[in-house]
Amino acid sequence: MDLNLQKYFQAAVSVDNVVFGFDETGLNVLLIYRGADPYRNCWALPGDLISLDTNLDTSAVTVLQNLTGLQHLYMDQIRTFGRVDRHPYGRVFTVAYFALIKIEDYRVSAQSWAEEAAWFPIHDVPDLPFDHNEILEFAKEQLKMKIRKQPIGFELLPKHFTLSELQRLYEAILDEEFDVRNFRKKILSMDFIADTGLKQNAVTHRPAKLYKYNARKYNKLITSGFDFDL
Amino acid sequence: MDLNLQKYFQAAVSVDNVVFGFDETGLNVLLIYRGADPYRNCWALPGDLISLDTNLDTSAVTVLQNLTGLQHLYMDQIRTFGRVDRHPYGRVFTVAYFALIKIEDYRVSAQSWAEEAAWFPIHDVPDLPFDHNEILEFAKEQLKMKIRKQPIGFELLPKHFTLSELQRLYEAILDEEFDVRNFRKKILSMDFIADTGLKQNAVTHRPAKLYKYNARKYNKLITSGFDFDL
DNA sequence: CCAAAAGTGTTTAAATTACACCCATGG
DNA sequence: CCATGGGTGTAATTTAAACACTTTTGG
Repeated sequence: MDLNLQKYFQAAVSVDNVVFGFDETGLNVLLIYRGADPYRNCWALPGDLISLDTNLDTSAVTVLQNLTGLQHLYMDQIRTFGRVDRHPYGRVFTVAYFALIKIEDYRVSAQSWAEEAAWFPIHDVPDLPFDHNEILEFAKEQLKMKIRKQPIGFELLPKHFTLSELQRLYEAILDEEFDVRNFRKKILSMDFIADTGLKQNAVTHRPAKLYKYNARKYNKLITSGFDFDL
Repeated sequence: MDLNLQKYFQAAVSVDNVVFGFDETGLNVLLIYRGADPYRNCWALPGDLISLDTNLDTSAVTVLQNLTGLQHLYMDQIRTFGRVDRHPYGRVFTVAYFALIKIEDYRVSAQSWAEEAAWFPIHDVPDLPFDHNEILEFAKEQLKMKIRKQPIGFELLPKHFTLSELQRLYEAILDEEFDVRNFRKKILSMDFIADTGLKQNAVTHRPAKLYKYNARKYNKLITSGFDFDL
């Protein structure tokens, strides 16, 4: 490598973010409606080419904020996709990231060339441009793996939540059902959530206890890892 | 994005391969001695800038073969590293891959601008250029995670192996010790290895039975996953 | 008093752990 | 016959799985 280095320095790199959110309806993913070429006028993952003077991880955050207004969230790199023909404008490698947010805590607003930004139920996502469907599938697998290893469920739930909500979250992500008693036993024994002493109100049935997560235990488990098997 | 697209298409992408091999001495990693700038004359992971007309996964294979002569091995993408200043020649994103090989089955030979290629014990790796030490650490973590989830141990052992060899491999990778009886019980119960009927010979102690792996079960477990917890 | 979801224990089976001695070979 | 690593079983504990009824609230 010497003067013909030039030929290597002709690639672009983009970031594509898979942002998961959870609400009564289940697990959702955030998409934007593209107001720019290529693939103008279709729904896609919020992603963009990245500026070459910025660290990769920082770019992921910047791109997401620029398109959807979301900020202050934790993003995790999941994989790079690099098929030659994945982008019509040239050789573009894309690095996929994922993030989990409490829908209620954030206000999503389309910005820059994103004309809209909206949540789509995870089982009702349209055909996406580029290799975004492939990226989304990969992200879903990662999420499944991750929730079995780390207590990340809280990042998707409001500050105070019921055990039923937590169970519905696990069921939505893992796409399987759990026995109520065994689920509660397991979660409580892991000891990373604590009773707040509060209860639901204005519900038409027995009000559920509200729990919060225990940051101390949470951080310990994040590093030491655990196994959620039910 | 429009005519100023040009500014995005000035990045280069490289691949860095972390190839693990196992022998009597333990777990090793393959390094090359760089005969090209930058960082000429030092040991580094076998990696290179990639040609922009080739798919990413294919490039990983090509780069490794080009530098070390290794081919026909299975490579897994692990992560992309993209700090702005990680490469002195410009903005270079590097995609790290890892591979596992049976040292005895392959002949490593330095090629192209690699002046040497050699195995280094995993606990005795020199300071490496770029962010290669960071990449290697990350790869070691991945390997630990992976060996707990998939029966990949065989990719590092000769066709026929003893249970003690397998145990030493697990111990080397996971960096912990296991009870002989429990290890054997666990491994045999998983049913992905089979007795060959053969025994070691020319050893100065009771010869050990030789086992081979069971491809049927292996493939089933690769997809369904399992848990190695001891 | 009805509907709707919350909450709660026990029994059984399976998996994991801890632990110590005899075996087969070569020198 | 000695040194070296190979090979084996059981009991105790822990963890997972299956399973059904009572409680509390609002309407």
